[in-house]
Amino acid sequence: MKEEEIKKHELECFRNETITRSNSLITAKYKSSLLENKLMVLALKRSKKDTLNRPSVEISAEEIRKLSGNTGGSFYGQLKLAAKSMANRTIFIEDAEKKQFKVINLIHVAEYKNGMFSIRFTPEANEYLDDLRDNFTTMKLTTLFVFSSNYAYRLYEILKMHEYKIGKDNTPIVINYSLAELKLEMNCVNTEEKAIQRELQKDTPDYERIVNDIAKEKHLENYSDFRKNALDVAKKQINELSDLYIDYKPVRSGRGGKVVAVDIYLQRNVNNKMYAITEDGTEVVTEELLEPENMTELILDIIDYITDVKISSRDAGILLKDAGYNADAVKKAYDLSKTQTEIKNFMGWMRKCIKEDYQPSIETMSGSQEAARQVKEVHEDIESNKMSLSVKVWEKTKQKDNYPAFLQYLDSQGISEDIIDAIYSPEECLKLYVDWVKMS
DNA sequence: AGCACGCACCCTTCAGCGAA
DNA sequence: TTCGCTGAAGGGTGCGTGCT
Repeated sequence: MKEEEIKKHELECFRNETITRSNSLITAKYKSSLLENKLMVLALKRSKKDTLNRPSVEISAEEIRKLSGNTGGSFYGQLKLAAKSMANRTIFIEDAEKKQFKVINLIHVAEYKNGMFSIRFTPEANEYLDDLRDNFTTMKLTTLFVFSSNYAYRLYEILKMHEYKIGKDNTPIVINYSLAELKLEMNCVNTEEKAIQRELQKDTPDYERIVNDIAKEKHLENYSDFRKNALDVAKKQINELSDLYIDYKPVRSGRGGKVVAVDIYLQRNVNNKMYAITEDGTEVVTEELLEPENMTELILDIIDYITDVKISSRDAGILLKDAGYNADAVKKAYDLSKTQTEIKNFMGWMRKCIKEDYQPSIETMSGSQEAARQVKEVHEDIESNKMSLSVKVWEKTKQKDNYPAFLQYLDSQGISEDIIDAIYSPEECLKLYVDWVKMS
């Protein structure tokens, strides 16, 4: 019994440690744009050692555009700002007991050239990348990508750190934030102002003073504006789109019934539950349809597959959800859409198609029957290997008879085999392969 | 062009709180 | 309990941006 408790305690310490570490990266940055945050997550997740053993990553502009939900507009300008800001990212690692700390620059070079956005991390950051990557992965990439409000994104990140405290029965836990602290955490003030930094470094920082007196740049000063534009928007988006469910209550005191704190009630989101009517007419909860672990891959898969129409990650997520996270069902609907002469509202048509369960056989796709069969084969392999998915499937694909021909094709495009393995992720390799099969 | 959304700011009304 | 102060509520506007 006692041993168990110690173990549990250790586990919690460990959690806190890693969370704090990733948190130091997440919160370090004031006013990071959504695009920047998303880019950072994607870059971390994808980063690999390059030929000189430096961690680096390349992301195509088109992919960033898709993943950020940005399908047009002044993309270049946004990317430029994000890159500048990313280059200033630091991780702050502190051992409070030993009174020692270090500040590490994360990114050495961020470059945009010929439609490719490349990031090279500093060698010093190297030893922390795995930690950061793990933490970001557990934060469910896809959830981060769905928020359209920066305040929602921030609040989600903050609350996600408390998720582990929620018990098995999912009774809401209460997290109390003073209004000032919450505003600080949600970046309503610029924590990079020097005076604020000084106050924050004290043992017991006075959040009230920071938010009310010290800060020069303030946003949403009135509580009602803060509530309307930050809290309510965040609550709506988190509850509708994420794996968390929140509610909040303002805590009032003082003359005028001033809101001095906010109690946040945090639960896991069980909205994914499916309700069904049994024969005798009673309503029962059927098996919970949870977002699969490989949702990111599924979304990328769908985005890559749907080439004729520009589709955001958010829309891809919606289609997948409609299809019970069956990527093939979405693809089949898309293949069918290609046979239609005119579709006015692509998303509307796709959702209707999926919901009405109209799934034509995959052989109706454009191209030869043989190509269709091969594509189908790859997708079936993906389905049956969901756990470690792409790596296994890609290895298997390499054994196929037509793989040498595929290599030859790549060579004609100026891409050699080792470049593929070094630069492309297995999903991307598969995508290349599938595209090639469809094309040939 | 028209609409929706995110965010910020302003104004009037009225509710909550402490003091008398 | 009442009074007066303070600030929340909630409606409105405007700007920028993305989507249809």
